[in-house]
Amino acid sequence: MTPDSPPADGGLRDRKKRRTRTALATAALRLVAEHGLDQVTVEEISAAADVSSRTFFNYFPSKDDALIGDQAALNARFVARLAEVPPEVPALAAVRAALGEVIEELQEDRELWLLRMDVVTRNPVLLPRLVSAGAEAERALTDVVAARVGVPADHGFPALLTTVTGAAFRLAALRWAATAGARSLADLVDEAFDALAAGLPDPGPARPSRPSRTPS
Amino acid sequence: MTPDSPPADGGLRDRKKRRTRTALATAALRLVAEHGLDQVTVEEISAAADVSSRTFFNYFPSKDDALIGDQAALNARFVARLAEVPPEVPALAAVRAALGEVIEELQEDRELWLLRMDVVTRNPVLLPRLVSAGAEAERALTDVVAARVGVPADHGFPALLTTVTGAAFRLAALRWAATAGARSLADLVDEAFDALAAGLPDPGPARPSRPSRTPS
DNA sequence: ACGAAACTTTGCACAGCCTGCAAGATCGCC
DNA sequence: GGCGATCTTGCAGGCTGTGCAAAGTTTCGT
Repeated sequence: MTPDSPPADGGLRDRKKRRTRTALATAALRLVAEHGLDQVTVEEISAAADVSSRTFFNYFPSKDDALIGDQAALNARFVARLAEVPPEVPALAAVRAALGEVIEELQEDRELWLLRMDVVTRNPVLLPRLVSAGAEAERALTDVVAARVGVPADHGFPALLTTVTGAAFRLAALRWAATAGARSLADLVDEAFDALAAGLPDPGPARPSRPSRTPS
Repeated sequence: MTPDSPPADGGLRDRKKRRTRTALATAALRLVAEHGLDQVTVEEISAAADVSSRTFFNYFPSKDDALIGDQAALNARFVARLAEVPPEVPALAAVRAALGEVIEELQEDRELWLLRMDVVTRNPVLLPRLVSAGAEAERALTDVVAARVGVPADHGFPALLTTVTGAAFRLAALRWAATAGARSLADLVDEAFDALAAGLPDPGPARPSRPSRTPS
């Protein structure tokens, strides 16, 4: 009678796996946030999640990977969104649009990501692993961009666009965490992309649109 | 007391140290280029340089550091050059100008750097360690830029400029090595910075300034 | 419900990276 | 030659990460 339970998603086994995975990830973030990356061992993280340290490495290939989250999946979804943007939109604007949906995903786990970015800020070794975590993801991205603007794959533009926008987005995310989310991530990303689209001109000390309050 | 320098340069001891250092670095590059990063141990590198593996770690804090060269020193010289550029030059152009002198330094060890970039390309784990190797150097750079354009240190522009130009330069260096130096590094850097200054517009299949040979 | 099959967890052994410490070798200088 | 500073080396040890096989758990067919 019992509705033949679909094993793929609702299965007990998968729920357990997901629970341990998040338990390990959150324990890692919490401990590293408190004590620093070098002061936390895999054994301590595993103990906090009630599994053996060997099991830790069944879930994450390295200590770092437990901290940064699944950048590859995020990147894959980003590529998919990018492919959906109408092809007549210029590449830079298309990337910004596709990022908009990634930003929404981050907002859904706001606290987690703020903590994560805080950990990364205080342990800069992790910084390079954010956005474009691997050469593979990076190349998939450049391929999509190359196809979009219609240039050969060995042209410099696609690679330049992806690496530069990746850097800009990562920086925006760090600034977002630095202010504990006071300014919205979307705002900070917009600001960075506006500067990029404008050719990175010097910002005047006095802003034209709104005068600063610097005395005389 | 003797304020006159310890024989910093001509002494036998310093010559020996320099020789060991370059022996370790070149042995590391040669071995890793041939067998791959994971297939080469510190012990093998040390043996190739005729020192103990313990001595290796007296020269380099990690295996990676023997491969990437002294990015910190390079970065420091870059900051110095940047400070010498007249302050009325816009920041992006100033960075490009200062990079010109860095490029000349790389040209002086052309073969070494080509090999190094080749190794980095084939072992992408090393990629993040090029340019802006540390948070410290990065911050020194942003401080100089902030002072140059006259904005507070927490403004987003200086950090954005340094991280973006760093990414662009790194990419240019990789492309340089990918073609074994067929196109000059200066050319590739110019191309990237032109695109940045123009706001990263889509490169049309037909170029406006110089008509391409595409028919019709 | 029972048991086989598939999967997960765990312990163990082991290679490799990296660090602190102390002894010994080498170099600079008088 | 001899003293002090510096460099090299071996040793012990902790941590990361991997392969393997035993033990435990879930799934599925009958």
